[in-house]
Order: sequence, then C-alpha cells, then structure tokens
Amino acid sequence: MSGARSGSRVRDREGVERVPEGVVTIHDVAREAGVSIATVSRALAGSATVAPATAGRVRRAAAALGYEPNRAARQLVTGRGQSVGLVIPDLENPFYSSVAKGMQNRVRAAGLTAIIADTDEDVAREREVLAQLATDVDRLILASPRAADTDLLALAARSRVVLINRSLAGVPAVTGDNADGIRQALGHLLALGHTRIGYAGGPVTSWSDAERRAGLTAAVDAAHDQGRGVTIVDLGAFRPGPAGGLAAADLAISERVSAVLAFNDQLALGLLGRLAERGVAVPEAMSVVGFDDVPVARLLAPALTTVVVPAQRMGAAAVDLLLAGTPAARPEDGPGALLRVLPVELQVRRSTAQAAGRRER
Amino acid sequence: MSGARSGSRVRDREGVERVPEGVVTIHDVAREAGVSIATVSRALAGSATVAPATAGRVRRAAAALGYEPNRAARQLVTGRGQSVGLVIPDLENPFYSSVAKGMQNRVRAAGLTAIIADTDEDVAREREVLAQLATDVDRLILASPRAADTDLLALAARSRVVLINRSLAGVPAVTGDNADGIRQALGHLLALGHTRIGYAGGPVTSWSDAERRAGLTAAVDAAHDQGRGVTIVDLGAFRPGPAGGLAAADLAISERVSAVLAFNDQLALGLLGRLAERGVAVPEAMSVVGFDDVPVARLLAPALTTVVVPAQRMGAAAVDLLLAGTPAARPEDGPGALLRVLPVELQVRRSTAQAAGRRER
DNA sequence: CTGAAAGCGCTAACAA
DNA sequence: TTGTTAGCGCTTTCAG
Repeated sequence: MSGARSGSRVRDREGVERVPEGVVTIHDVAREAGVSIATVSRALAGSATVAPATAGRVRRAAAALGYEPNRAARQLVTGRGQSVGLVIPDLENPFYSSVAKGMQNRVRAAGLTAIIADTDEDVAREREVLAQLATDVDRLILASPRAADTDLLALAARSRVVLINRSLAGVPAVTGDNADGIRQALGHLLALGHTRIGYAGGPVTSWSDAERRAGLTAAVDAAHDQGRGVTIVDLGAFRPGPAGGLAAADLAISERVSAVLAFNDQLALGLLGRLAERGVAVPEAMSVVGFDDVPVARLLAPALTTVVVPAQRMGAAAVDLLLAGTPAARPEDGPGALLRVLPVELQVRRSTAQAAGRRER
Repeated sequence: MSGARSGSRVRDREGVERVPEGVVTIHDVAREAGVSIATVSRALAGSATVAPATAGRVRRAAAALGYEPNRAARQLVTGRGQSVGLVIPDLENPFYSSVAKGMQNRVRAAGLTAIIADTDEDVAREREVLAQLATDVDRLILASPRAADTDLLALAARSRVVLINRSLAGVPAVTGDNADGIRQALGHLLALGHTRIGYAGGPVTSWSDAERRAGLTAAVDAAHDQGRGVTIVDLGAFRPGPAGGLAAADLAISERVSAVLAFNDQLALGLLGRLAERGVAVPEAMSVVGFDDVPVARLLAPALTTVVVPAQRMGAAAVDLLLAGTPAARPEDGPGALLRVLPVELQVRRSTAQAAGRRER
C-alpha cells in the first residue's frame, strides 16, 4: 500500500504547481502539517489525545489547504451516514414545506445533509420511497406516514426513526396537540353561537384526522355536559388538498351548517374558494376554521381563522429527537414515552363570525 | 486479504442461522451464486461481458438475499455520488416547493437521491450551503442563485451544474420565458385599457427580475410604436414574499396606478391582502397580475390573473439536463447554447378588469 | 501522544 | 468469460 499517492496530482500535465482543487485528502494535510494521517484524523475529530500544539498545526494546515473530509470514505468506515432522510406526503402542501424547511435547517446546522422525499400522499409510493431511502440513510423522519404500524416498527428496528404526526409504541414522535386545537376551534364557534357545525375530515388513513375527530367528540361531549347543544355534521373524508375543499363546500351548503371546521388549511382554502364562487358570504353566512396556519392563511380575503401549528418547529424538534441519544425502541414503554407534543393555538381572523340567527345581538 | 470475512455474522451469538439483516454484502451474493465478487459487480451493473446464465444466477442470488449495494463504497471508488443537490432560495415559497417536487420526483425515478437545501434568500447562506454541499455532491441544481457569476463558474468547473432561472455562459440552464410572460401580461392590461401601470419588482439581485424588467421595457416600446401610450411606474424592489406585497400595495395606491404587475405571485398575494385591507376593490379599482401561478393563485378571492410558469416541469427538466451527457462548460458557446427556455402562458382570472376610466364601454 | 497498518464494500484494471 | 488484486479516503485498533 503506497502511502504517498495523492498530491502528485496537484501538478497538471505542464508540470506547473497548482492549488489542488477539491481533491485535497487527509494525506495532503498530513504532509503539510508534518504528521501522520492518523493524527490528522484524530485532531480534526477533536480527540483529546492529541497535543494542543499538534492539533493547532493540523487545523491550520487543513484550513490552508481547504480540506474537506470525504464523506463517502468516512461513512464507509464508520458505517454511519452523514445524512438524514425526510419523508413527507406532499411538498406542495405548504404545511409540509414548512416542516421540511425547519427540518432541513436544523439538519444542516448539525453538519449533516437532508434528503427529502415526497410520496404524493400515496401508500404504495411511500413504500417505494422508504425502501429506496433505507439503503442509504439510517436516520429517518417520517411526516404523517400512511404505512401500517408493523411496517413502521420494522423500519424503526433497523434505522433510527422519528415520526411526525403519528404515534407508535416505542418510536419517538413529534405532534401538535390535535385534541386541544380542535377543542379551541370548537369553543370559538360555540362562543359565536353556532350550533350546527360541519367537520370536513382528512383522509381516513390519517392519524392526525383520527386525533382531531376524537378531540372533537370529546369537546362536544364536554359542551353537552355544560348544557350547550351542538350538532356536528360529518361532511366526510377528503384528500387534504384544496380540491377536496370544493366538494366539502357544496356539502356544507346542502347540510345547512353555519360553520365548518376543516381538517387543514388546504381544505379550508378550497372551501373558501368554492363558497365565494357559489355566492355564500364568509363569514356572514358561513364561518370557516382551518388547521395548521400555513403562510397564506393570513393573506386570504377573508383572512382565515385557524389553529396555529408550529410546522417549522416540528421539523426542527424531530431532528433534535433524532440526533439526541434516542433510546432504542422499547414497545413496553407504550406510546407517549417518547412523544413530544407541541402546543397549538387558535388564531382568530376574519373567516369566523356570529351565527346568522344570532346576528341581531 | 481474507476473502471470506462477511457472512460469519449471519450467525448470532447462539449460533442460530438467521437472515442477514441489511448487512448483505457483495461477498455474500458471490458465495451464494458461486462466483467472484467481480462477477457480481459486473452482472449487477449490466455489463455485456457476463454470460447470461451467470448473470441470471447472480441476479437471483442478490434478490434472494435482498442485496443492496453500499452506496458509500461505490461512491468512494467511482468518485461519483448517487445524489444530486438542489439549492433553492425558500422552501416556503410555493413556486420553489413545486420546483423541488418536480426535481425530486425525477431524481428518484433515476434511482438517485435528492438533497435539498434552502438558503433563505440570502447570499451568505447560499455560499455556506454551496460549500457544504460541494463536498458530498458532484451534481447540483441551483434555482435562482444569487451568487456572483465567477463563483458560479468556479462551481461549474468542479461539479456538473444546472441553473434554474439564471443564465451563464457555458452552464446549462432552464428558465421560463420571462420576457414573453411579461409581454403577455402587459398586453392583457393594455387591452383592458390600462395606461398607468405599476411594476412591483423582485430583489435587485434577481436574474428573473432583470429579465422581466427588460421584457417589460421592450413590450412598452413596442406598444408606443403602435401608437399606444403606457406609463410604467416602477414601484421598487421587494423581497419576493407576501410581506413585500404589502408595501407595494400602498405605493400602488399613492402612485394612482390602475393596475399592478407583480414580480411573482407571492408579492401579488401580499398586494391583494393589503388592497382588501385598505378597501381598494380588486379588480374594480385596481387590477393585479402575478407571475408563476402557484397553487393557491386560483383559490384566492378574487382568483389571481397570472403568468403560468411550469414549475414542476422546470425541476424535472433541470434533472434531465443534469443527467444527460451535458457537455463541459465552454464559455465560447456563449449563453443560450445550453439554455432550455420553457414557454409560459397568461392565465386570466378574476383579479383583472377594465380600467376604471373605461368602465362605461 | 503519535505512527503503522488493517480494512469498510465496492469497482476497475489486469491476468488467465 | 471470469477471477485476482489494488486501491478509493478515512477511522481505528494496536504498538510504540
């Protein structure tokens, strides 16, 4: 094994010395600093067993040469990759864009790289993506995964996994406080005098939707206990894009509800658009509440009343959980042991008003 | 060098044979198929110099064992990575979300992985990101880069680079037809009788904005040649987010223009919001035209008239250009040689109407 | 505290 | 057509 192979290539065909471009290896640094490559490796890794003077010399040499360690080589020997994967249902959904942004920022701050994959809200696609990603990434963040519990568990057994908007025994996860969010939203509508309220749900496979529905049921029960009557009309399950909101709007009108709680802002956006098209004034004739608070929500006319979910923070939190010494999955712990629930808050804007019947107050 | 080291680990401490999980190497496949690792490598790479029978055996063995080649190892030896990087200014800008989505889809279809990095519309951040990315990716797609020509050229000399929304001598690029788009938009406004039109520009560092301004000037000159008078009021340069649109709206009002051409939809969104806030009816009192056609544009009330730029297709096209045998950068060719200009089309919706003075027609 | 040396899993000459 | 072998650049024992 010849120890001095690199460096020769810093001379081009004319034999002129040039700055080695991009191909500076650990050997070059070693030669420059007058030490062995092992020492360079240790010094740059911040090992305590390197004399301060030596370490300084190495660091200076590395900087002077513009040395950047080769990630492939490092990964090959350590077996641990330098990247984390993020799987999200739809990059064009602003909520996930924000999650991705927060995640990507934090990942890069940690000196790692973020690999992002989009599954188009499709289970089969998700499976493909996961299989492909699993081969070159051993740390994964899954946002709103549609996969079955067993598949997720199998994945978590091989790789470090953090879930966003889903909880599973023993797998660390980050979610928003769905039940509380829907409770706040319902409370707001009740305070405005609405008694017949539609719920435009998300996909049946959505864990978040299940949580929000459960929270809604609980909140309705609580209201009844306090002697307040409310009727929730289940408008159905919709694809969580604006298109789904169109259908939901028509249903809301024919069901004669005075307010609609939408599974997410995308749905609410579609609702607003269709309602305007059909000449139903918002909020005068119909109140609409969203969920997520995507950036455009406040720019709409009327601005959307919605539950603020800290999307970027969720992405960042997931990274933190992933990078922290997450204990191995232990199903005995049950869900919740590693669950980070972020608080959410209702943001009242222009899309909600008093129920029509109560207008005279 | 011991040729048979792996495989021993398929027995765990109790000595029970198990399916080797995730650590199947080329050696395991070679043993299973009864050939050498070199043959496995060739067979799986689809080399023609392998006997069909052997190739079949290898492929079967690989499948049976669930073999997935180690990317780090491959990259280390070939020097060529399996991933392509995408650098975009802002993931939360829906236009770039779409670009990212199109890019990511195509990249994954090609069996590669997409690394996405966000620069927050910041030159310094972009530099950082580029430096970090350059170390582990040798194929890069840069969307609307803010970096100086020289830096970009230097980068292109080391890595395969494709630009989106920027053109540079010898570097392949994909853009929308900015001049034509603005021409269509202006023509629409002229047809509606507007004669005093505001232009809400993007950042001064934006190549797209420069193109659109140039296109606007040319279109105005053409109009004058046809005896149609138009005055374009430069409202200024704004950060391309909705916040920028707020300021632009106030300026548009005080400048008494009857229509505004916005650099992009984000700006238009902010404009619409602020205009509504100030009680200026759109389109009755003020027409607004955007650029990009982000998904929400059609959902606004009023729906936004805008220039449709095929964002996803741009992302995909950039990948195609990147993966095709792109010729090395040859500045002699000048810009244009490797430039793929995608057609754009004005989509007329509700945010534009006849100029107030002409209402009586 | 430092250096020598052994590979990580794979591809690509070079032989056979 | 196939096998042998030399590394890719790096981390990490194991000796000094």
